[in-house]
Amino acid sequence: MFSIDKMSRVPIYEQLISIFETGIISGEFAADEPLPSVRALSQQLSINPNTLQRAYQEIEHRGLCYTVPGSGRYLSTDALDRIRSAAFERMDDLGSMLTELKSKGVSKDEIQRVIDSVYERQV
Amino acid sequence: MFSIDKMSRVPIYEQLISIFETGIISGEFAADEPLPSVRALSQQLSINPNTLQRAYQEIEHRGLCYTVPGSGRYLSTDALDRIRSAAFERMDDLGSMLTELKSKGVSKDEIQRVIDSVYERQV
Amino acid sequence: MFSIDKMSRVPIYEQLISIFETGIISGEFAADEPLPSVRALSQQLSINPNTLQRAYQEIEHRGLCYTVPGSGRYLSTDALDRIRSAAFERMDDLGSMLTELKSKGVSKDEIQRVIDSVYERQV
Amino acid sequence: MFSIDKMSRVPIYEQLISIFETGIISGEFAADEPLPSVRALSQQLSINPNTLQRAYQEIEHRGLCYTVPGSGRYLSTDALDRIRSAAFERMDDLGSMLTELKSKGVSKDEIQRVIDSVYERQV
DNA sequence: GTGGTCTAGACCACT
DNA sequence: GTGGTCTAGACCACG
Repeated sequence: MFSIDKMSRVPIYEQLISIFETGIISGEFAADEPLPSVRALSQQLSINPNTLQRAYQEIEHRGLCYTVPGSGRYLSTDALDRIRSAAFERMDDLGSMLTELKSKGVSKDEIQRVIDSVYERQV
Repeated sequence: MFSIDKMSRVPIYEQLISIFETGIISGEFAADEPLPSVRALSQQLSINPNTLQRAYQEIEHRGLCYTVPGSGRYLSTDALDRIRSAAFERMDDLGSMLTELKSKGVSKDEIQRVIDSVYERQV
Repeated sequence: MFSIDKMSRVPIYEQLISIFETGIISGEFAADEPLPSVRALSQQLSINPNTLQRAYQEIEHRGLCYTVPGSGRYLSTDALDRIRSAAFERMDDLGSMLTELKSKGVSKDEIQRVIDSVYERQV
Repeated sequence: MFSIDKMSRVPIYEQLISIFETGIISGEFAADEPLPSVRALSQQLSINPNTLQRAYQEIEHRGLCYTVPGSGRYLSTDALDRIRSAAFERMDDLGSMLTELKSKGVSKDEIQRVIDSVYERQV
């Protein structure tokens, strides 16, 4: 589940955030269990603890988890909702990309094909 | 036409590239016509000549223009074609974005609505 | 290994590119090994970091290395292959040069002698 | 005969020099007739007179022609010889290029094929 | 520590 | 006038 691509041009801490979001969506993390500790997980992933620390800070900043001093980090009860509502803010980016593609001559059919393949047969 | 945001996190030279691509698409620049000179435009935009130079280099690298030393930079005759064919390589990015949105609970209908609004009434 | 001629009419950053290509061919740099850092090498060669940066950018553009932000630059695994296939695109230049030499009265034997000396005794 | 490529990255004045050298080799210019005047030829080629002037200066500097004040420029009697002997100085460049191609994995056979095609069937 | 970007200002070659 | 290259030095993001 925790696979990061160090060769990617996407910063590692952002990859970590995505991984956590995906994990939360898939229900991988229980609400009453602490998230992996910085020390343990950074060692497991062979990444710099500071990098993981930064990812956790951002996750916390987004309200997806909270810290109980001396105990650990726990998922917020509304983590899932927050992720979903945050997704809608990215719809603007989608609009921008589509506008750009359209202006460069990409037809609606070609766009549609991509969408259908992602949401394939979602009757 | 030339408005750049120096505070943006997207580099100025990338903004410039986008601006030129847009200008080429809109027919603002004619094929084999000279593009604005580095000195003149950099002064007009209050940016460093080197920054504009870098943007031009990348634009040239993409085959959108060619340089005649001592004379100036000229739009390639096939600039528009190149921009269009390059657009299709971005379809992968669209797929990634859609996959992410889907995993975060965005329904196909909501996606569809955005597409339709961009390509509105494309009968 | 790193000797550049600042007085040469060939730009420093092109000299650097050639040096790296040679180094890659000679196996001086191993795949997925970090290349010298911009700061360190530019200091060692007494050149401006920006100049080396530009050389690295072009090298990266050719797919010979990749960058991990905050970490460093690493040699691509297929760097050698790319250099070799790029060489074949230069065969046209060879043809042009030969055509010019021929038109100026250089005989085939004289050309042949040069080739044989480069590929001496290639039984 | 006089065709220059303004889009080329080869400076126009260098193209002009090559054109004259080719013309001299092919016997296009008679020894007792003046070379085209700067004004006339620059107008015919739609190039800047200064550029042609510079080309003539270089040609003259190479001893291929000489100026008779008030009359015009005339071919040197040994122009052909000078061009041919100058060609041999370019053999070094050929050697460099071959060495580079060899180091990048181009085989002798592939080089040989180019030579044979240029000097085809020169029995 | 690493690379990425930007500015300021200089010098060169070409037209 | 044009573009091409280089230096010096600054600030930022990432690990």
